[in-house]
Amino acid sequence: MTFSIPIPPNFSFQECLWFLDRNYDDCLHEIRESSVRKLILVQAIPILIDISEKEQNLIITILEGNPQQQIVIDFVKEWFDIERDLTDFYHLLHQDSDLNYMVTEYKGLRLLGIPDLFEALCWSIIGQQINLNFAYKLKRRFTEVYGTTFHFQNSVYYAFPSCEVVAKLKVEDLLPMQFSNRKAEYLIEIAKQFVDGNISKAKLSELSTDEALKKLIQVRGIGEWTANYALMKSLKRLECITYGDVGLYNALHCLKKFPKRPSRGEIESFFINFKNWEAYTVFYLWRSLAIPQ
DNA sequence: CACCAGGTATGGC
DNA sequence: GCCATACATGGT
Repeated sequence: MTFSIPIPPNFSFQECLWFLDRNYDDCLHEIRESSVRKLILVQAIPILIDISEKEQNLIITILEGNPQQQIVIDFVKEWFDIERDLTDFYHLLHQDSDLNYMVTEYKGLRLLGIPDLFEALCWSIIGQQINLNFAYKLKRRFTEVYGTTFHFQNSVYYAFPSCEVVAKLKVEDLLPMQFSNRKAEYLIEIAKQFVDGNISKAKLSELSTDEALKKLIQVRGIGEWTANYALMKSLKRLECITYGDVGLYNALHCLKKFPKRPSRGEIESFFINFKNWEAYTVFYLWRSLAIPQ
């Protein structure tokens, strides 16, 4: 089964693939020569999709499963943030003498999302305060054991573990994978909050961004950085800024916006010029840190 | 052997 | 509210 999505202005499939392929060993998608494959769960049923590009269309091929077409289209649109109009963002970038190169260099790069809120929160917990290579290793070990596995044409595809599975784990289950005690506690506690229904994407969607941040930060293990990261990547709340983010600070420092690591106040004043596009600005700043291939 | 990595909780003032 | 510190572990 194959269908297509028209490619809008200011969308570059290649830029998006580039970001997904940043030299990290991400177990949740597979970059091929000119396509990306991903296992998604639709009501717990594994669906394997392949996304490529042809003549101003994204081509989606269902390699396994028989899902409703619209569900898959909606997933891809959300993952690649396809329906966003970037005109205003590029206008703002253009006005910044240190960042305006991004309009041409990264043109068409979209904020790649993590549509599953539980996965987004877990991933940001895993990534706290450790280097990204190790974080991807932890995610892979965790997913290989507790996630959904699907074999197809000599490759293995994975979907992130469900909250139901994680909520039943004990800290000791995760320690051999080299999770710290704290990370293990945090992940299990967050899973329980999802199982109990205290947190869900639907619930947070009803809240303002400030309310959603407060709600998330009440959970042990979720601080300001994690809450903003999750809302940015999962709910696409574009006004989120990952305060406390070392990567963000380094990016701003490297672009000579600040002679040393900026304070919170300096960050706030920097973002005044990117009102309503803060998350996209953060995302492009992260992009600027990536090592050129 | 230090110091850092896409932080957070905790306790002291 | 703002600061220091512990937390764990791999990479450089």
